[in-house]
Amino acid sequence: MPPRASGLSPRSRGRPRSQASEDAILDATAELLAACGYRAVTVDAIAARAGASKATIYRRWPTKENLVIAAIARSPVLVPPARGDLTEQLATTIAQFARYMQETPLGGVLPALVAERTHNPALADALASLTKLRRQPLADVLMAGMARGELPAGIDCEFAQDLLIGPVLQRIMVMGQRVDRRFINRVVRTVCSGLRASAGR
Amino acid sequence: MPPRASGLSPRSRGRPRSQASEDAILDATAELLAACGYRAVTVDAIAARAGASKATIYRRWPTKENLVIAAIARSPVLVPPARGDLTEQLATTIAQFARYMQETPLGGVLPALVAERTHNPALADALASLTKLRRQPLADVLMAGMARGELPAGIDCEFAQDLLIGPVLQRIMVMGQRVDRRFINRVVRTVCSGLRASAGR
Amino acid sequence: MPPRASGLSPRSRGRPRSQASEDAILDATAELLAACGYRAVTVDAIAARAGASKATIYRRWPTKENLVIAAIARSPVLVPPARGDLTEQLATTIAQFARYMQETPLGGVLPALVAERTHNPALADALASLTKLRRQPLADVLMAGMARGELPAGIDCEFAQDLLIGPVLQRIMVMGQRVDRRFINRVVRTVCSGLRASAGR
Amino acid sequence: MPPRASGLSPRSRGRPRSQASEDAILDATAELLAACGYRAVTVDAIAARAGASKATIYRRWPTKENLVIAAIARSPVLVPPARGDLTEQLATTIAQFARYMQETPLGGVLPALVAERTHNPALADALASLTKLRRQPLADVLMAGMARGELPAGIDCEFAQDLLIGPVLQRIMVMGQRVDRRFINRVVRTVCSGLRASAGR
DNA sequence: CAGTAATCGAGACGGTACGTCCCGTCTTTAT
DNA sequence: ATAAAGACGGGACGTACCGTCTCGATTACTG
Repeated sequence: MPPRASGLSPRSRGRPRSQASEDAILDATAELLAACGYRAVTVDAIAARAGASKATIYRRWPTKENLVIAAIARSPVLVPPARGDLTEQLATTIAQFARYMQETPLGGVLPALVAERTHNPALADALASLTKLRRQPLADVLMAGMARGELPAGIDCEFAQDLLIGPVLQRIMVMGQRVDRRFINRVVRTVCSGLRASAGR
Repeated sequence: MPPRASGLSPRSRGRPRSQASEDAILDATAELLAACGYRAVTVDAIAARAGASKATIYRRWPTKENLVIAAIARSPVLVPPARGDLTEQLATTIAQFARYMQETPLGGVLPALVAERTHNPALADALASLTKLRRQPLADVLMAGMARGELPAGIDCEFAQDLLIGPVLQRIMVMGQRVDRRFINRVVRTVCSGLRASAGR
Repeated sequence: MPPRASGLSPRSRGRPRSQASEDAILDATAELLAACGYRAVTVDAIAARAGASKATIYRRWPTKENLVIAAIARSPVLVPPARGDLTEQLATTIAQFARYMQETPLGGVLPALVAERTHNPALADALASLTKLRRQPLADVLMAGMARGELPAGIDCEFAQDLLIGPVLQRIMVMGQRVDRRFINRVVRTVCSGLRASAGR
Repeated sequence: MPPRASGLSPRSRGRPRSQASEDAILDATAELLAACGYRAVTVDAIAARAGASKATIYRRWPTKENLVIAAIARSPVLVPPARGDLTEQLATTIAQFARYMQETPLGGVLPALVAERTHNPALADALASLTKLRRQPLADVLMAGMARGELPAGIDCEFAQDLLIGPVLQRIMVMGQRVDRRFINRVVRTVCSGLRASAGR
């Protein structure tokens, strides 16, 4: 994430960085990611496609990993549906997430970033904030459901998210299988049943 | 997995491949994997440690990825406990799995392999069989539980495994957090409740 | 021979190639050539000694052979003596050439390059221009001798050079024997006699 | 040169070496040499073409170089013509040699062997005896010429051979040019003139 | 309006891993 | 003991990518 002059800062001297270059680089990264996958993408190729130089890239992001994170972080966040009961809202939100994992570069990129994280703490932070952003809509739906009484009040929201997303990610990432709406519906139904039953634990 | 002469095959001519070399290579791979992580491991280093030549390695496995898969495929399978009720057996099995993911090279390697799979179908097969092997003990415990009546009879076993393993993998791999026995117990309890409640669905 | 911007060319964009690297690489090549001989020289060793990377080497010369040619092409040309009669000047020039063949890497490298030429036309050109440069001083001495009347006017200069150098090279390269000043003197005397006698042919 | 059981030796025990294999190997070597040149020829390729195994090759010749020498050593020696005066006999003999250098593998192989000799003394001996064999017919013609009085009696025969062969080899090997009968005639005439003139030296 | 400083595209640089190739040796079974 | 087949250790080759650096050319702010 490039530090940019905030409103009141003295506006650093010299030629300002080009927003156009930055956009072109991020676009090129996302496109090549979708086309070739993480490992096959080359910083040189990104530079060539963006019409930028490698110096311009590395001035903004310290490594290829960080560039990739920035590129996928630009994709739109999930929009939780306003209508329907809890089960339906959850299923719809998760389906959006699943589609996103299966039809955009993210699906191929996420494991690569996860693999790198072990040896790259800085990347871990960036990845964490990205993940948190992705999970937020699901949390919102859960909170609303609790407020409406569709779930017991004491539910651990993080735990519930793990229960809901984990199986889907397991199918898509680890097993490499496609996930359809039926599978998602079953997950949501079973997990909600379990959460309600274990409430008074 | 190098094809080896089956019992009745005519024993292909020429000097047979050395089992000792193969073992040394796989051992060296596993050790270096544990010590350095996937990305930092070098084929040259593996060859040096194994006292083998690179040609001997590449004769058996076409790429570094395949070699790594073969190395981790040798690790012992999970041993489901014979005692305890369903909940306890499941939790113990999953805890073994979690420990394995968190304290052996597998944790660092799996995402890298998953990331490669998209662009490498041959690797996908190897990974699938590996995954299946890892999941088997959990399936056994579930079947036994159903036989004892601790779970309704009609449960989809694959689905149940996804529900149980998914949240754990989500925590470890995607979130990069450690998983303790308490978390596993909660997952098992909630999922089992859900499965029982949704049985007649 | 890397193509370099000529005086009026628009100065190609990007970072220019480092002359310092180029010199270091050629120096290292010549030194290692002298120390180990052609076959034992390694591109990695050259890179290490020059403090350069292999990419920097291969950017300039497509193969090890071409690099070696460039390295030996830098050695100083023969300096024909200003004094003495034709016979003495020829003998001195040839003795310089013989010493050069016997005491520098060239002696070991030339046959290797000659051997490669058959299957490598690009190398043939480089070798031809190198050879021509080496023979020039001898041609100069012969022309001067003809001008002074020490040789008949109609002598074919290329032919005379072959007669003079051929026997020396035959001894050094093919027979692997050392050549001393006495042998050279005999060659020069005999060939000059023959050229004078066959003049009116 | 493989040690072979002499007539009266006790005929070493075990299966005798196959002469057919040896011939096939030498034929394959010569053919591949002609087709690809020395450097591009592989011992594996020779073995495959000869239907032999590498062990069979290395049991007979210690290195690739020695094998190559053995292969080219089988080619027929030059046959000096019985008729004609000295000049014509020399020219014919040299023309045979030139044709041999230009139209058989020898031309491409000789420089490679010469290049190797520096770092391989054992090869030097083999090469020397080969060279001597090639030069013998020329020596015979010279001796006969001296006996007939066409050359002065005191001529150094080795020296004369260097003068005659050197220029031809220079043209063919070093310059990479073709040599025709006219060139050879000029060399012979000029050298003979020179030898006669310098006789009383 | 001239000076200064950071930016830009281009591409060379050191380093390092990859996967291929070849040599000469060794280990099988078959003859 | 030798044969064919082919695996073995060793080591060089040439390629590719990363992240850094050096050019000349822009492009804004500053004095």
